[in-house]
Amino acid sequence: MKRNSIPAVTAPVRNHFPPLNPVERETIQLFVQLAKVLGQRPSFAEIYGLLFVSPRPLPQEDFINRLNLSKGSSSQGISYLLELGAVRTVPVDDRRVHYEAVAELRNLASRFLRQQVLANFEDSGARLDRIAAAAKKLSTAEGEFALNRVKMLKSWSKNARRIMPVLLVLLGGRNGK
Amino acid sequence: MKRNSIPAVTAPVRNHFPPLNPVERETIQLFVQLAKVLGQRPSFAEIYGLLFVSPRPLPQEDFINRLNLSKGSSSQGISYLLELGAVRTVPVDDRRVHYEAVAELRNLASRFLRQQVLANFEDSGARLDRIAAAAKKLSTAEGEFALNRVKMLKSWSKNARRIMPVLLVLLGGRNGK
DNA sequence: TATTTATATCAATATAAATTGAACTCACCA
DNA sequence: TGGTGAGTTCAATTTATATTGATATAAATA
Repeated sequence: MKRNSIPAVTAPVRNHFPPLNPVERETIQLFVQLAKVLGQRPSFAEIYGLLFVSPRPLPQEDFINRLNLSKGSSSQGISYLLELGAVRTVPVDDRRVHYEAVAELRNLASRFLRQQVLANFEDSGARLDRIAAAAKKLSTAEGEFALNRVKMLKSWSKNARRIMPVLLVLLGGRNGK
Repeated sequence: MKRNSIPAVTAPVRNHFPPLNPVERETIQLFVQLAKVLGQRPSFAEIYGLLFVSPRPLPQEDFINRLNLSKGSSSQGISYLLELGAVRTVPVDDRRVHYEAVAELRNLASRFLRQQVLANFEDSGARLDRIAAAAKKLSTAEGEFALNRVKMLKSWSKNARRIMPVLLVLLGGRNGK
């Protein structure tokens, strides 16, 4: 799609990177806002947002130019999103890798819960055992109270674990897409 | 409760503030870690953690001395936790206000969800409408895709709202304490 | 009423987190 | 086989967030 007769005054540009239109801007903002609640980086949310509104897969070049990100941020962001399963690669006849958003809520939520939330509960279990052990060495009154608290925390954690699968069903069951 | 015969060599100290014992230290750390996931400030989590393990209500002086917090942090922390409903005041025969942790998971979770999470969903509804309006102005192909995405986001948001009450029941129902 | 004590506020500062960009690797192909 | 473009890595920098502490206020005591 090259222009053939007009002399190239400016440097030859392979692609054109128009500024974000209102739909893109607002959608990206939506994800940035959500990311804040979930403790995710804004730049990563921007990348996901752009892919989410884009009707076709995009290479990193687009993140860099249209979102004004550095190469570094773009690369880190994409590798994080791939790892999380929020983004996938799409085969394209191009040297560059193209990406698209994984937009199934159930997938996103389950991976997020597993990787970001559940991982945290794992090692809190070990800590709870340590606390219980230490509590047994305290004076009876103080130790008893502490043991009670540990019991309470364990029940919280059990609750949280019990809820996960229910959550996923609620998110996924035929309305998830 | 003043000493009457022993000359005060050091400045008169009303209370004694021992360093945190292992149970206290670990419990506080547990809450600090959880706070990180939920996007809450470490110093506030420390205050909550100390109150959570403490068998009796504490005044701010204890946060300041035992947690090495500044007066400012202590004051901000307590007012935040009160506002959130994670802490309550307890009437004590003392000039200072004493606090205790609200330790019912159901209360904590519901207030947190309402104040921190749901509040965010509110204005995302308005944003979605703006996006839909802007999408209608785009070229048919692009706009159609965008409208589709908006529909998807709306269904996500509906799902999230639907899930809240279920979550609370699961957290609260007789195992919540 | 003056003084001491508890608590609140908020600009200044310290700390932590996100982002950048220079230096690298790797694959392709002229 | 050396030049080019795509992508990665990570120390340095920027930006954002949390914490402090000086100053203000208000309530309790003397």
